[in-house]
Amino acid sequence: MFTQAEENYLKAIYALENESSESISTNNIALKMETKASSVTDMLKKLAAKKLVEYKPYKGVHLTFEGEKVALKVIRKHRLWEYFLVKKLKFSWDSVHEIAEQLEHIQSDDLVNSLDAFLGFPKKDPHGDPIPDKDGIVVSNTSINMLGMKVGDVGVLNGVKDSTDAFLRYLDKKNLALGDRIKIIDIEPYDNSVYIETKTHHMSISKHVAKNLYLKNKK
Amino acid sequence: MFTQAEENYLKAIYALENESSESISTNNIALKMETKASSVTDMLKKLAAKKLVEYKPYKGVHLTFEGEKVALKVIRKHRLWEYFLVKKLKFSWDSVHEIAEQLEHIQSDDLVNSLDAFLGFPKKDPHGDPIPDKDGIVVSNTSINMLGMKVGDVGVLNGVKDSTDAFLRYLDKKNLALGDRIKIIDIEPYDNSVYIETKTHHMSISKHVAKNLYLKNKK
DNA sequence: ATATATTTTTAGACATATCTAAATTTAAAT
DNA sequence: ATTTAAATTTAGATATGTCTAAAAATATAT
Ligand SMILES: [Mn+2]
Ligand SMILES: [Mn+2]
Ligand SMILES: [Mn+2]
Ligand SMILES: [Mn+2]
Repeated sequence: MFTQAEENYLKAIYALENESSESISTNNIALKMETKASSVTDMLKKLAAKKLVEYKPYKGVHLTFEGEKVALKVIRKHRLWEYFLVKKLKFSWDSVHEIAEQLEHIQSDDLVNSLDAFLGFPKKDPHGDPIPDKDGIVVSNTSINMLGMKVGDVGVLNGVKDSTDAFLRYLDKKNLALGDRIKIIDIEPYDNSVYIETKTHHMSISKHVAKNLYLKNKK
Repeated sequence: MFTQAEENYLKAIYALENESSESISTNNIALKMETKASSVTDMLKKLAAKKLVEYKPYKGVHLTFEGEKVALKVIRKHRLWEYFLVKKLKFSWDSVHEIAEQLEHIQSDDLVNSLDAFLGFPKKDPHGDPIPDKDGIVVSNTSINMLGMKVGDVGVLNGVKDSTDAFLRYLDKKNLALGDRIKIIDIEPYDNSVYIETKTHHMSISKHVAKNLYLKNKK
């Protein structure tokens, strides 16, 4: 249906639209995709011709309903495969992204839906990101950022903003995993670092790290 | 490492080398790949430059050791994914080939080997074809063709020569499946059709169909 | 042995996707 | 309001993979 390149652009534009509500610029996309602005322009024209994006030269771009549908399908596949790799093939959560980048382009509705059923219709991928369902419906994340929490608050770690291998391995090293119950013991005003308590230990979390952690409030 | 196109050519050449011991011609490949001879020539030059095939213009081509290694890796992936689709995702054996054609190009040794372990190191794919192991070692098929059997012989159906959807669906319709014990009751001299007995019924098999069935001799 | 047919290769074109460098448009600064 | 800077687009090139049509090589027939 669509080429891998087209799918990757749609996915990137979708991500950009969801992380900032401003109009998406050629440079935004080039940066995210590690490519050149001129390449982006070429592709935007192609996607616009296929009615997947609305594109006004010099004025930025946004997904059409159709484009968003395609992006969500790719994201669904990406996250289902990541779940498969971690839960069935015992991959670590920091090693699945690259492989899912390939698997997300396999074209077969039957395959995706059978895989979904085989996995038991999971709601979230190994990084806490929601998995769009068959119809492209994705639950909006109600989690809150650790930076927004107050001393005494309790939550369950259920998502990460940064999904790079480096950050995920840092969490592994610190023995922090999705599902962990975390209590905010203290917030250091000097550097905004957060001192937390888990079931097994205490630790200090830098502001930079706290910014990349999402928790579900426990009351 | 290699492009999908390169891998598909190597796989096709491997298959041709195994179904006839003659030198593989440009036209042979074009026919098998449903492409044009000129396209094949272009690709053969590319593969020869990469030392994956030995190619003498006008004189045909054959795989180098390196080229065979790549082909076997692709075939290993193809058959493991087919096994996965049938055994885990409950696909029918006539519907997996097309999807496996895509999945066989996913690049990750970790993935293939983990999948292999997850599946319990299967020896044969859903069509009875042997699955090359981690090191590219593939057991040669000791099965015999139904056409070579005599009246009174007994065997277990364990492979098909023709793996097209049409043939596989024909076998389903006739209630013939891999693993079935089959006894040769009679061979009709007029049209070489074979009258067989299975655990549950009797039936007549045309010469054309018999040619596409492999059995493991039971004594 | 020469003519004819078949196979294979080459030449040139096209589609996709990417890049560099130059031109253009828009935004920011003086 | 010009000038300068930044962002974006265009022009032209390259790489991959495919095709059609023409040329060249090989095989077959008379
Ligand atoms: Mn990912
Ligand atoms: Mn993920
Ligand atoms: Mn197959
Ligand atoms: Mn098969």
